[in-house]
Amino acid sequence: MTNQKSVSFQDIREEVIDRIQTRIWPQGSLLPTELELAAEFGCARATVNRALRELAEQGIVTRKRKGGTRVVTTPVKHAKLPIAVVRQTIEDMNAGYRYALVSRTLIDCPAWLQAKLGIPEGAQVLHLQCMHHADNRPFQFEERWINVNAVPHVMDEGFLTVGPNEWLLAEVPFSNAEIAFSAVPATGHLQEFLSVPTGTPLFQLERTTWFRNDPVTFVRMTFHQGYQMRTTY
Amino acid sequence: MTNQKSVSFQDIREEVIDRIQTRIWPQGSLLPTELELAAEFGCARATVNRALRELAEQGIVTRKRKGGTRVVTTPVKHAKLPIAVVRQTIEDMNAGYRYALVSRTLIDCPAWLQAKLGIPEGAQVLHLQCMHHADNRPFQFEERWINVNAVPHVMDEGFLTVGPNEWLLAEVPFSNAEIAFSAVPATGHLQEFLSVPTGTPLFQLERTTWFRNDPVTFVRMTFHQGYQMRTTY
DNA sequence: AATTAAAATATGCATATTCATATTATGTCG
DNA sequence: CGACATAATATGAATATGCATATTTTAATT
Repeated sequence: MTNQKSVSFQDIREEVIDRIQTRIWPQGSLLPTELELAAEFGCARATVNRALRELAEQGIVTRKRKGGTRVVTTPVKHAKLPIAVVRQTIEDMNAGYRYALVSRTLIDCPAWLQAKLGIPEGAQVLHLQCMHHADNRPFQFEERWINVNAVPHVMDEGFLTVGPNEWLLAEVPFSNAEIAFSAVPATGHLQEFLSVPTGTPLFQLERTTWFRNDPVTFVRMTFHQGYQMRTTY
Repeated sequence: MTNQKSVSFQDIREEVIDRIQTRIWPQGSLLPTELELAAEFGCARATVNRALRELAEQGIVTRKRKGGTRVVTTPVKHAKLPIAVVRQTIEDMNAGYRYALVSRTLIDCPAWLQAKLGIPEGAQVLHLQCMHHADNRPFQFEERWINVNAVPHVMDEGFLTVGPNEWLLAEVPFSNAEIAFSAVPATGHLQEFLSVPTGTPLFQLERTTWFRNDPVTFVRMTFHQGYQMRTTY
């Protein structure tokens, strides 16, 4: 009795990558059809389909109905950046997390933010400034504006013990967002709270968040000197 | 004759997201089983499976055999950053691309790089410095070290007209890499080639690349002042 | 030769079925 | 009551099959 082990979609995925890397299927070339590959590997077409579909999602091949599957010529790889709550980022480093509220003010929405969020004139936003510490050393300065019309109970929350990031995550689950990374000089509050000299280059993440097409919040997170955001791909 | 349209996995995915957002299934709660959902939506279990699997890949739910599917409490969303070749990034902005080689030297691998790449002592690396311009304005300064043992024909290439990034992409298809983003001050070559004052904060991307477990190259790409890397998620 | 219509085809997706596997729940025995 | 073996079960995955859909290829027509 031979213990015939079936071919998994992972096997096929690996084999396809291997054939691309070893130039059996050079860049720009057309792969065999799903049916041909299924016959070769001795599996169902659906199994080949899943393997190729995942490779297409990774941007390694492109697929077109009737056109077939092709190795892409100029790959655009997608780096997957896991964006967690600051608390978790810090705890994952085995460091102690500490949160502190700096300021909390209800203001008329400034023009630049009004344009960015696309909210009506005269709207009010809750402006927050907070600090996140790792082992009592400054880790991230957070400046945030929340559209009070989009988040009903936000004015009931003092944000004294829980950060707005975590609070919003629980209140507004699975929103969608737009992110921008950049390098900025330390000025004003930043240099104070992150305790660095004026002009020190700092890594900054800006994010605009929507919930069901309603703009919810804009946040500017500035990290301590020397912070690196890392990932593999 | 009623044209009975079948339920797609996208429909189910959307519906599940909706039920999470509307708190029908609050964070941390257990979803019905695939079988129950299939019965409710009037589709096959495989269709529900695909919908839930994709949501799990997005980090919206967690799944465990026998344990069932659960809405995650502290979502870690993954921002997908498309990392293309500089030329393409610039051309996508409808700007004119220009490449210039600054230096090209074969050197003994410095100790820090040896450690980073994990290559044997006394190995030689090709050190390259290049500039990428958009509409004749400095866009990116690229400093790169290539493991000559891992890339056979690299010494035959002068890199006078084609950048090392594009050359390597064609030569070493679909490698895997490790990326780090950070903010650095403009010093030395950087301030000269990007024409900014000393200490100007600059956005930097460092990447180490392997091909089939062999270290191939380490690159440090520093962008012009004010550059932002953007994405949605 | 150019245009248009029809046939062929590769991928995309849904279904029904089966087996595998991890984990939980249950029950037995000391 | 607790430890351990056993059964139950939800997801994971592969197969065979059928239909849908976007394109390309081919044929027909002007």
